[in-house]
Amino acid sequence: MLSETDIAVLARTRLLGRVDRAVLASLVGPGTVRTYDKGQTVFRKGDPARHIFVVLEGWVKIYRDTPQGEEAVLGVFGPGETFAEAAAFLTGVYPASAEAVESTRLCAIAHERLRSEIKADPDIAMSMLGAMAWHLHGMVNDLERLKTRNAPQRIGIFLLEMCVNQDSPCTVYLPYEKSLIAARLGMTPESLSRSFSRLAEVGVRLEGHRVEIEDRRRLEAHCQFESRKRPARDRTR
Amino acid sequence: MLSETDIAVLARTRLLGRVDRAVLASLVGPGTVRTYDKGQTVFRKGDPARHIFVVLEGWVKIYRDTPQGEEAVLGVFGPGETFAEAAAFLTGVYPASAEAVESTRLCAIAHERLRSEIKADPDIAMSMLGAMAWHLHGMVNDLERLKTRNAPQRIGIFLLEMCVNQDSPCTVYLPYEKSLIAARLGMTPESLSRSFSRLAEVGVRLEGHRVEIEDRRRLEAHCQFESRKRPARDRTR
DNA sequence: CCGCCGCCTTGACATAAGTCAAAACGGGAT
DNA sequence: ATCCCGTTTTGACTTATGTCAAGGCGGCGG
Repeated sequence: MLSETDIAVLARTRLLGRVDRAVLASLVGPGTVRTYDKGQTVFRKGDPARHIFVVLEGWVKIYRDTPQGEEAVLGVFGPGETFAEAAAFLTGVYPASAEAVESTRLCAIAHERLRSEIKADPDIAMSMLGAMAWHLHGMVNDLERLKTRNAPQRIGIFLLEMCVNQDSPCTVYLPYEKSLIAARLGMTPESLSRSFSRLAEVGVRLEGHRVEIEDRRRLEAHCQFESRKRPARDRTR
Repeated sequence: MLSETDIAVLARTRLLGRVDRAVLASLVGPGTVRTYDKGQTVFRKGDPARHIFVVLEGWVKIYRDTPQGEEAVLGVFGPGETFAEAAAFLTGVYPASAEAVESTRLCAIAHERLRSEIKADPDIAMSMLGAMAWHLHGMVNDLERLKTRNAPQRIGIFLLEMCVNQDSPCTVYLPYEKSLIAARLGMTPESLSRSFSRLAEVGVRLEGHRVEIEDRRRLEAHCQFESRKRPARDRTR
């Protein structure tokens, strides 16, 4: 089930990038690839947490249902990203739900397998810690933005993060539905829509799912954004 | 410098609770206890990250300065809590600043020491992963609340978390300045103040730093708060 | 005991964002 | 192409929360 390109995706992840092929094969044994249709649930809040997931193709949203029937989107993950790492080290139940937002293929890694691998190989423990630290960092950023940036600025930052190290003018394609982007950024679809039109004033043009950014600098200044570089690989022995 | 009660605090932390005394002593060698006055900086965003901290006494706020000169509070940590774990596994630079909000004593653990300990002992790696998972979980909660709860509800949840497994009516003492609580909860001091008076309607009385909660259930219902120790019952049969 | 200074509260007002409703748009199936 | 349904946009209105400005309260030092 795991194609060559799948392996390549796994090898690009923060979690498994440094694991050598043999160990990787033992972690992601047969029957670990799962496919989901758009809208299908991967797991629900409260389910026993048995797996850690790597997105091979598609997008998955992590969310919580609130008692009023709204839903709070906590993250959206795409190819080469992992999710639900933390659940394996705590209560043993998923603290939020996960749903495929389009046709998606995931690799599910049994966490007891990962745990035993961690005990056997400290480098994997380090990767795991790195992956979790990265997630934590991402949440810190989201939290800060929610607290200190207004809707247009949050959208701008979202766009800028999608086209790091590209020269302006540059073009971005929105990766999933606008209503999901809105939820992801902590606003309503209406607010997203209106904010986009206000971004026209700083050189952002929206046409369907294609966004043109005239001048990155100008947008960065408007959003007070400092780009976050992927840190250099740690080579301590 | 480490008193007996300090050791007891360390032993209660998620990070070091399972580490045995001998190893613990090697981790927290001499000269690792630092004292700070109210308002003193522990580290600044961008400083090289060399230590992980355990709060022995007092309170520390983690924050980021925004370009407008505001400050976004990302967390406030007290006795028995650790912070800056994640920084040790990423860029090597603190991603936010830390400041003592009152007279505080911290234990600073050199992270290379912790890293080598992790490589030597998988149990420590597991504790570390557990501690980071816990933090991640806490951020997820904060993020969700910021997105889906209004100001009075966030305050109510904050209060309820301070008096878990106490019977109502119960009394809570606010642990630090109200303006800091406000920032921590993502609102202004004015908003905190007004929200407190609105909470009177659900049986919350504020007098100085003492808060009386008439009926936990009522407050929980008002905030739509599910306490963590009582997972939702599955009623499907 | 008094006065000062920070912190907190209160008030009046401004505004970003949510809500509800309807119209426009767009992509897939027929 | 045409229809249909789900998504997005637009419009009018409401509301929570932020902002600015005074005033009150309380703890600490003289």
